[in-house]
Formats: sequence, C-alpha cells, structure tokens
Amino acid sequence: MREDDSNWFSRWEEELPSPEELMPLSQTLITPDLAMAFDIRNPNSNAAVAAANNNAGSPPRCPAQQPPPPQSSNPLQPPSSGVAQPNSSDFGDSADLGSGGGAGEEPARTLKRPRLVWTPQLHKRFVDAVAHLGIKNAVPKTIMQLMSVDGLTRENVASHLQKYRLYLKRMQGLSGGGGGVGAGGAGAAGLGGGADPATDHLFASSPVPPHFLHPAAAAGRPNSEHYLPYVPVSALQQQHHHPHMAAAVAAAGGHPQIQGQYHHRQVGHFGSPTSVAPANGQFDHPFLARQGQVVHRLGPPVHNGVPGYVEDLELGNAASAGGRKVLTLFPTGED
DNA sequence: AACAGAATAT
DNA sequence: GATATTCTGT
Repeated sequence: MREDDSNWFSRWEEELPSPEELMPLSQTLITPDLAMAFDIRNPNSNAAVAAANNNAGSPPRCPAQQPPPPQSSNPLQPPSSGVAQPNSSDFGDSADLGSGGGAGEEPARTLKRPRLVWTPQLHKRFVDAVAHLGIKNAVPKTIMQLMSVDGLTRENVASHLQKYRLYLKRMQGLSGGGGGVGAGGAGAAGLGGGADPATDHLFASSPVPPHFLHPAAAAGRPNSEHYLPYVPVSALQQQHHHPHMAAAVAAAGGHPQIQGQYHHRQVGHFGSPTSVAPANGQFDHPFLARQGQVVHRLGPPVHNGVPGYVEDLELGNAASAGGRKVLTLFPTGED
C-alpha cells in the first residue's frame, strides 16, 4: 500500500539520518575507557588502533600507540558553524611502536586492520544509507560515503552489502504476509509463525524498508522505479585514508572485543546546500526537496518531542573465540 | 584505473 | 558465521 510507503517514509524524516546527525559523523569512536587505556585524549581525530599482537605468551605489554597519522587529520572543518574542536594532539606518553620500529617513518602498511564489527548502530546507518540511496544507487562507494563513518572502507561496505542482499533475498522468498519486517530487535514479536527463525540477528535489528523486499510490488504500477536518489554530500570530506581506522581495539589479554556507547552529539553542518554536488547532478527529485527543508532546519535544538522509539540494542558482542582482535567503530547513532 | 559483484578464503 | 580477500567483468 502506498500508505505504507509514505508512512515509513515519514518516519524516516524524523527518525533517521537527518543531515545534522549524519554529517557530523566523523565517528572516530573510541570508548572512553579505551581512550584512557590508551592515553588518548583526542578522540576527535584519528583513533588509534592497536593491533598486530599475535603472539602467544608474550609478556603483558601495553598496546603501543600509533603515531598520529601524519599531516592534518582533520579535513573536516565545517566552514560555517561547526562544533568541531580543534584537536590538540597531545599525547601523554607515546611509547615507541613496538612493531615496525620506524619512529618517524610510516608504519608499515602491512599491518592488517582488525576485523570490523557491524554493530546494530552501524548497521542501521548502513540501512539508512541504502534506503536513502535507493537500491539502484546503493553501491558500496556511495553507501560508504553516505554513512561517513570514519575508518569504514569500501570493502567493508561491499562485503556487508553482499550479505545484506542475500538477506533481503531470503526475506523476499519468505515474504508472505508475515513480513515481520518492522519488528524491532528484541523479540521480534510474532516470530513464532515459523517465519523467520533465521532472522539474522543483526539484520533483524533494523527495519527494512518495504521496497527492499519487493520493489516490484511497491511499484504498484510499473512506472515508478526510482526512489530516493538523495545524494551525498559530504563525501568530500572524507579524504584521509590511513592504515589505521578510527576505532578501538581491544587488547588486553583476554577479551578482545570492546564496545562502547558514548553518545556525543556533535552537530556539524551540512555542507551548503548549494555547495557540492556530485558530478552527476541527479538532484531533481521530489525528495531532495524534502531533504532541503530538513537541512534548513538544522542546528537549532529544535527538539521535537519525538520520543519514543523503543529500540533496544544489545551490546555485548559475540565473541570471537580465537585471539582475534576486533574493531568496533560506532556511529553516532543513538537510538 | 576504478569500481561493483560474486566467489572464495580466513 | 561474520568479515576479508581475491577474482572477474565492466
């Protein structure tokens, strides 16, 4: 039904990625604890990743900190208003790198990054991005840009997307009416129907826009095919690529994974509406218009009373048995 | 060359 | 099983 569309859509405007919340998203997230552990005071720019510790039985060693990435790591500096704080790179003590050993040299790029862990928050961002882009335009690079999560790579997204598509496919297959799509995480009620036991934990945690499931049906009439071409934006800002993701790594001996939830609302700004346009210029969509409006109303603490979304996420991650190190970067999301 | 997508590998 | 990496086609 069309209503559905409009409906979920509306919800979106409010619930989702309002540019304000999204853009500023240069999430360099390190859980406070972690930061402390690492003695990092500047979670704003790059995160340090520790890694490369695979040894069995080596003495307790503190994760060395990564030398700050060379050069300006803060390309994001909203011209207008921005809450970006200057980073003072101020490291208490910097130990030398245990590995590699080049002090002033670039750490070898040979180090592997820790596996990315797709937290529900991250995944949500992903879904939002995909939704906003429309399935058609949702390709890894674009999605990645829209998400603008620091440290996220195209590969990460591609891989996740691949899996996500499979998931959608499966859902379509089982569509029927039960479509327990909207079920939010916990206990998606009504699973009992034997519908989706397979409900992949992660995927099930974010609502899947209807079109995703059956674009065909949504198309009611074989005409409207495109949905929201909303194009990115800030993609421009993401210019630093470095071997180290902004993320945290667990270290310490036994529990390789870390997670934290630290919400910090950093409001940035959405590039000037007129500012950057993707070379494509696919800007003529009704949607954009909306987006535009939204953009206008940014900044001010116009706090709607919009309450209540009850979404529960579980923290706590699955564990990796082996001594794998896991990287968890999280978006600002807050749900 | 750059990227998307599927196929493998870890 | 979740991600990463490799391979292939565009």
